[in-house]
Amino acid sequence: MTSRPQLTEVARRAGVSVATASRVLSGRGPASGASRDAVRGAAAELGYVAHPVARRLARGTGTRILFAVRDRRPDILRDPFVTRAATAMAAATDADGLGVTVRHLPLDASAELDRMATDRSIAAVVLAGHDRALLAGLPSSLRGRFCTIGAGGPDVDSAAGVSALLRHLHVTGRRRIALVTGPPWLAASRAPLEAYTGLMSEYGLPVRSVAGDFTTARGRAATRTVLRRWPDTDAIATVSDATALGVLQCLAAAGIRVPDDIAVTGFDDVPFAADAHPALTTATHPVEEIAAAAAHAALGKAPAAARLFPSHPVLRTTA
Amino acid sequence: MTSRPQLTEVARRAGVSVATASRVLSGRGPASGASRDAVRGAAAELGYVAHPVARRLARGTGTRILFAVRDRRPDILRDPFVTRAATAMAAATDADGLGVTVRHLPLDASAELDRMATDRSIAAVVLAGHDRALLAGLPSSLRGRFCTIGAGGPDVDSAAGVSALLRHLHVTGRRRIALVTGPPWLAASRAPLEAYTGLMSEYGLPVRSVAGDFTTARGRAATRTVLRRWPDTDAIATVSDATALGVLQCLAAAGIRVPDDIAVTGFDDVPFAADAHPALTTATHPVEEIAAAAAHAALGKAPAAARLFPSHPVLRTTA
DNA sequence: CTGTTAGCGCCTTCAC
DNA sequence: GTGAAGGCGCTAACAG
Repeated sequence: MTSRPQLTEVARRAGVSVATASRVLSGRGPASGASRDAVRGAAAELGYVAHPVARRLARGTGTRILFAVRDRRPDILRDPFVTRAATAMAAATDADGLGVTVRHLPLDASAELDRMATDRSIAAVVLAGHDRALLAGLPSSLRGRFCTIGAGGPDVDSAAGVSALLRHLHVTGRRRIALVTGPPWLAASRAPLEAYTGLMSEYGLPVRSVAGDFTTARGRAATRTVLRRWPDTDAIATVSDATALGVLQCLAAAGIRVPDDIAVTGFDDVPFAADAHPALTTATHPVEEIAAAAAHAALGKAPAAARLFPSHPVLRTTA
Repeated sequence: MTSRPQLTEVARRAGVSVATASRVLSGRGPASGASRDAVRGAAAELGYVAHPVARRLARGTGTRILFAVRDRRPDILRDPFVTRAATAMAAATDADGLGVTVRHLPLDASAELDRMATDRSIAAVVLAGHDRALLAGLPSSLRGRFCTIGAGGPDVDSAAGVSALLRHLHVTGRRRIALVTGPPWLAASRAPLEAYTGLMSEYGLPVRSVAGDFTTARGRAATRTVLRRWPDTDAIATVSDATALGVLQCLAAAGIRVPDDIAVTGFDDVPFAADAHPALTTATHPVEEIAAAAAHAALGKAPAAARLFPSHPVLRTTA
């Protein structure tokens, strides 16, 4: 094959102008059925594929989607959830000729936000770890090419997921259930907590919640707190597998049997939750689908509905 | 602020032509010290930032780097190592205005290879899971914008890493050490195996190797094989943490104590290796650095030397 | 060393 | 519905 065919050749072959060919191939603007067929046919025969970079320059859109993750620590970019979501977005936008880039945002990220608003290489932004203040200060130029995970964007139905695990604990006889929550500064931490308090009150059970932060270390510390304040606790639910592993470690060190004495549940079903010992009961989430949905919504290819994706309990050994 | 300044304005302000301004700002082509200063000054005052997309279109280079991972299974794109490397590449090439995309390659990937060679949106390719046949059939147009992980590109010094762990096992009194290897179809599986056999022969110890494939399930199966064929084994080394977790599971199920009866070592130090119970002794690797090095080499920003990055033993509980 | 002049490949007003 | 022409913003030959 010679060098790649260009739009000019497709147009010539189809017997129309480049303008018409462009309209047909890009699907924007009017075109008669006849010329549409002619152009499509010519493009197919020639194996024409539009040059993604030229197209994006002309259109003024960027070439990459930015996955911005707001967190206290920069090493959030090594977090399994983040890397998995970033990779999924890359796979989901591959066909559009787009790439993905990732960036850590500090809790106060106003400066970074409008730096990204003026970066012409950025087609769209997906933001995780948002809060209200940050969304309020959103540069207007990001309007229409922006999507959050949660807070109006696609997300895990964490309330339903946590509820399902709590119900399982209740059904299996647990009556003094503690919860290690997510970090208080994270808006997404609220839903699971509310689900928990609501369900406990419905069951007539005591509320025993301790603040966590998604880390294993905090899981250990939180467990010590739980055991000290409420020694008769018979189940510890968490909202992250890392936390749950910390809980397991602390319980093991204290000689407490799992699940006999205390049941434990995680959240997210990270790659090694199944391989932990004992195997972690948790909830699994379609991270790839959520990431893809967020990317598509940010690109305006899909309605940015606040769709909640199901969280499925995975019952293994710990509960 | 008005709309973004363009090269024309910078040139006018500096009192030179756009060509000169372009040369200075892009660092390609000659320029006198005087005009260099003038252009730089003008650019700084105006807050000029070149449009990445326009630049890449004019230059004919793409806008994204492709991370292609060759493996039997498509879900290799969920592998912790892959997602971590992909994310690291994204972070490393962010400043260049590039994005990252990921793609799974089947074992026989010749077709995909030249599909990516003709994709004008791709600036460079980083390939993992290569073998000789595939590299031999490399499209020539990829020359100069291609880098492998291993096989001529940056990689973990897995021979040294495995050796260090084996030496540790030997020093701590283990004398019947088995190895669960990587998948035979993967070129990178050879170095650790050779390090193992070499060291065993040096120590005058028996060679006991079983084929693995980086999965937990295979780790369990391999352990059964080891226990059946060589019941007096006192250490099982692996070349992947997932495999090691499988080994731990099988040993626990068999009532064998770790590390008292059998010591176990992993490889890679995945996020939860430290949180496993018992905590996994393994080797840690600078995945982010390796990924960044590969990306830069593929882009021609760094010499594509076959640099080996150190593998550091992390002694925890299992050995 | 510098300026002029075409591109890079496609999109998109604007008249017809 | 269609075509002509002028961008999108920068780079790279080519003279000078």
